Amino acid sequence: MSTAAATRRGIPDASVARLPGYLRALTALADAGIASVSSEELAGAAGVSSAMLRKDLSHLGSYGVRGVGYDVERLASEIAAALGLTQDWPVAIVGMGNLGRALAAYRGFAERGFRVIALLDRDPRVVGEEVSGRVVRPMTDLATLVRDEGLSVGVIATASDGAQDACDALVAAGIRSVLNFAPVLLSVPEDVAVRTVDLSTELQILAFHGQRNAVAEAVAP
Amino acid sequence: MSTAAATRRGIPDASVARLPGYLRALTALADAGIASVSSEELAGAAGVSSAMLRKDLSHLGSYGVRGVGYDVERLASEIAAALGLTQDWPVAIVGMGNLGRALAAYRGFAERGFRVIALLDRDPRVVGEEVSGRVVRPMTDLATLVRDEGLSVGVIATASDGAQDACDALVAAGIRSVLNFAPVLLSVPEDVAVRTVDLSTELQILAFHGQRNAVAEAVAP
DNA sequence: GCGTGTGAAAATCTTCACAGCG
DNA sequence: CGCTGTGAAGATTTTCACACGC
Repeated sequence: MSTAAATRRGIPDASVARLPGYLRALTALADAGIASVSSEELAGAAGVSSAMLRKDLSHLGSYGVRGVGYDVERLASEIAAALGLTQDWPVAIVGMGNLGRALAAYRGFAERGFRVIALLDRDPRVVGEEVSGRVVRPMTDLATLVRDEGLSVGVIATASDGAQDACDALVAAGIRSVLNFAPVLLSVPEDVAVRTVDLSTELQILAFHGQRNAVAEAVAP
Repeated sequence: MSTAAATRRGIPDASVARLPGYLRALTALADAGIASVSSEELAGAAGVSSAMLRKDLSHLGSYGVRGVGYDVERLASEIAAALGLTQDWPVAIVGMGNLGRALAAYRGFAERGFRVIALLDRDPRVVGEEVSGRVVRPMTDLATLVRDEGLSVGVIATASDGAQDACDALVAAGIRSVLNFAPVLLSVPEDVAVRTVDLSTELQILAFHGQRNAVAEAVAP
């Protein structure tokens, strides 16, 4: 089975979700001038078990050397290829409230190869304003951005009540990948991928664990 | 087995991670004046299957009525109790860069019952500055905040290279729950819960799915 | 010899399908 | 009768443990 075939069919979702972590660890190793790494070391750097790391990598192909380990650069580029990072994924951020502005100023996107090519807002009073060196554009520009600039990822940073509208506009313009920061369930056609990041959800999960700790401590202090 | 006992032992992690979604849907229903809901309806509103919803709820106890459904208010408060939201979880945000300021201005925390009681930064030039109506405090205030104000959750919004230091300071002050926005693996004692939200990771996962779609389309257009 | 790659086993999570209760 | 709660089946994910190849 060719690498491309392996990539095409099922890499398990759980595995895909960990690949960015491996890539991050490999990049750090490369920056530190380390050329080769064992599964044990890389797993430690990524916070997983070595068995899981090897199983995950086995879905991509066989890029290690038995008795030695992995070539850092090589493995990094194989993972990047599996994730589809060899191509460009231009990003637009919709909603120029506090969060949208913070995201617009965030340098991490560019560092990991995601170009933010547009900032948008539905409010005519915000459109035309300059944010982080870019002019905010109206939602009606979406179709053009997709057609002429290859826009392919939308980030929703609107308030909750505008999120579904923003999403519908992105989908209508042809975007298939949405990163949503609004605490709502977005409804989309099934060929559109949505990932929602909700701060309150994260805090509530932490509250659960905090509570659990407190109880465990009371039982066995 | 009592409810408290059920809560104490294992609610599966996957189940815990969905409870906030149910709570959000229930709150929306309550706001819309709806008093009773079936598993089918609630599951739809939360984006899961009805079987999964019922299984998840069965871990909390038996709060539905056969042939009828669930009382919206009642179920919401049982879920809140299971998550530990009956108690207060005061939050501090560490790092007053772009993201920290956006989080400081975010209203969603308060809406879901998390009080932000302090903003901190390690940079003396930022300490003392006013952000969203609060004076930024130095890291050395952490111990006092934990002791006197019950601070229990730390949000790390620093740059990557300051994140582990910030985390160590939080842990040293006695905090057991950390929400991390820096793209690094934090190392903590095992009784500390960390959840990391990394925007680039999310985008990379979306890139994978986008690529997959593109391939699928090429194969079967 | 050493560390990868991988079948097989174990654990976890999701779906099915229906008994049971209001 | 209708919908919940739940054992059992099925799917997925993780861990184990060792054969294999440099």
